[in-house]
Amino acid sequence: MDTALIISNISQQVQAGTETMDFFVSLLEPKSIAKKEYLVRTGDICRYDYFINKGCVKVCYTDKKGVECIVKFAIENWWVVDLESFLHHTPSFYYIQAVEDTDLFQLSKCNYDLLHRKYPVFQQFSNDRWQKGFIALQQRIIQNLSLTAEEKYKHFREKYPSLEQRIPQKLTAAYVGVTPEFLSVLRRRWATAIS
Amino acid sequence: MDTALIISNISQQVQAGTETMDFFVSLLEPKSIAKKEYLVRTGDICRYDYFINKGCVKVCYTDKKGVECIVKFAIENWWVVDLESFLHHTPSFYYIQAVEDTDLFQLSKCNYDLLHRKYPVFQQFSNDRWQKGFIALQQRIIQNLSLTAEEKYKHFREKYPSLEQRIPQKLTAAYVGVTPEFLSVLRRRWATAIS
DNA sequence: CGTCTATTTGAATGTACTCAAAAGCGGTGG
DNA sequence: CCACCGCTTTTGAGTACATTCAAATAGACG
Repeated sequence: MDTALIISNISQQVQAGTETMDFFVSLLEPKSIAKKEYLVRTGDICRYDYFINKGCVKVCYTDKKGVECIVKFAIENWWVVDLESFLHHTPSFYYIQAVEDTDLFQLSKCNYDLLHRKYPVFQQFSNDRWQKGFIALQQRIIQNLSLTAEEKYKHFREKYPSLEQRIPQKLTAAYVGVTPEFLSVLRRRWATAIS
Repeated sequence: MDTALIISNISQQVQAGTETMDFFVSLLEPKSIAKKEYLVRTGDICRYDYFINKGCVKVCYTDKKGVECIVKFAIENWWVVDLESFLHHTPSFYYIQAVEDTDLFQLSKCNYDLLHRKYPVFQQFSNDRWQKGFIALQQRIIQNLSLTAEEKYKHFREKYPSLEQRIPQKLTAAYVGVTPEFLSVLRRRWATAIS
């Protein structure tokens, strides 16, 4: 599998020498999964950190009423992991499932730790990553606190440009936090408002 | 001001020698602010990382309708900062204001960077901190996506035990994301349900 | 083509909000 | 010490936004 994307992903964040990058790449395991296959199931321990090279996965949980809620999508050039499970070896609250046929690289916890010990530059990379993730999540909280469903829907389209075309509406609804029926109504309103 | 609490806070996360800790402590600036005073105003650049030794501050923003929304409270033994503003020197979206008379330590961005460069153990400390923060925020998102106002209110009481006694109900409502009127109704229902 | 799932539509319902008014409570000054 | 003022909390009526449930329609895939 082509490592160009993941190398560019790292290089955009930190300065790492060829040797360091070669070592990093040697730790990666390429993997391909079909649509609807799972990377992690609820209750599993999340043993890998994943980088999506092509395709799309969703991070979800099932709420008390049995409804699927989507915490995030990961598409090309995104990293995804259940952090809590990965760090502490605890059963995952989430499941991670492919929305499309997906090519990815996985990095085991063991290699992840090795990498961080051996090359402090990856400490820094991860630090940046969690900081950015933290900022992004904070923004999502704000949206949930003070926006209407329609506004949240618009934000979704800005955050994941063109993803809407790739996935069923049902999944958009599960991410935005509304019922599929109501999302349908919103879209109708939006359409008639334009014309 | 007593440094016992902040030293124990660091020590619980990482192993740091006496010398390291002494250096750390030497970078801290104690500060006391009265109730209603600001640490950061919207549009300011957040130039310090704050550790609350005593008292309580709130991190807020004003939404489009002019309503105050509370992103988090920081009480004794909590760190608080507007991460995005602090890291990138950008105007803060939030304001941070004292809810009670508050004693704190502040660490400037400059000293923060110095500390991280000089002692990698603080790299690790911060890494842990953002990872934990990330996990906590993810849980809050879940709550907003799939819980009713009543359930969110219960979560607030679990997350900040006894804080409810210290602050006006109005602030609880602003954190939970409901109107003060509706929180009042919830409390009435809760009370009558018990008896 | 037939089956299964996704989407649309509409009616009835529920949850939380808005607005307005009254009651409670705390601090301040006379 | 009490009276008053301002702010918080309570209460209720009317409303808006989003859900539930049910049924019809459209699309996808074998």
